[in-house]
Amino acid sequence: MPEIAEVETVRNTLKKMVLNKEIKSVNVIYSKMIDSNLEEFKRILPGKKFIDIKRNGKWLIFDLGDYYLLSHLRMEGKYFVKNHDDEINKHEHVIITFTDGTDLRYHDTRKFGRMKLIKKEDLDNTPEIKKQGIEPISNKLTKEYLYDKIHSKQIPIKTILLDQTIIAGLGNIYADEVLFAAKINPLKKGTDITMDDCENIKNASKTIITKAIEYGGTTIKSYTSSLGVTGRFQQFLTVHKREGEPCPVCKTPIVRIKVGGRSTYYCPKCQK
DNA sequence: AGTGCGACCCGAACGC
DNA sequence: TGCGTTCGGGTCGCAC
Repeated sequence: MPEIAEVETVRNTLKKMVLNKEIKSVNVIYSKMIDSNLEEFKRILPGKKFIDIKRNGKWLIFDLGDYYLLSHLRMEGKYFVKNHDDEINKHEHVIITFTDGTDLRYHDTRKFGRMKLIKKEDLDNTPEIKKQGIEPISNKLTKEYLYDKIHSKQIPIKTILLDQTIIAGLGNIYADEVLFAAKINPLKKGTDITMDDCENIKNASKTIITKAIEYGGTTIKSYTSSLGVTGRFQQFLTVHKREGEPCPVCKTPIVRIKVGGRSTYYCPKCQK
């Protein structure tokens, strides 16, 4: 599942492959993927170019000059660059064809991803973007900000870390990793979180996400057939998907529980 | 408002 | 060539 580090890797890779190529046509095979007006989507894109690709939380933001194309990969969304003549895979749902004969193809086995075309001036008023919280790598992420957002909530800290309106970009993998590094039990209620906890969450988020971005993320395997980007952060995961394995600090077996319906991995000794 | 939960999807894992 | 059922996971929308 692409989280902030994975989306950043996709952004950097796509910038090398599709920037400033003129769009010739658009083929929307699965129309529910488009959250804005479909006819406008198909009409506006041809003739334009992606002049930049930005990111906000887990949202990719393709800059078309006077419009933005927003793209959320959700669980399994991927982009491929292929030749227009290549056979269309059954999981390719949106195909953007360039005048040079190549395609940018959106591939999503679960069909959970979404795209949305908006006018540039509407970005800050677009709900999906407007409600994004502060990113882990931002200097605006302080322990005071976190304490203010967290301390009155009755729900588990793990669930709070997945709330994109507080910290933007953390997903299930990095939330587990942040809580292990911060030595906080995932079930600890927001109301019991201290200012010291917030300092530890802030520091762990910055350290882990910075390193995950440096290593290209965790879950990305081969994201274009021609480029083969591989996320190399999985070697640094301490608890996530490691049920039964020894804690890297104290050797206690890692436990898997459900928190807010999500698989959650932690060390019962280090994270009291 | 805050919180909980089903729905959206379908490949993989599981049970028999 | 086994087949039917369950699970998972980011986000939204609805219920309370």
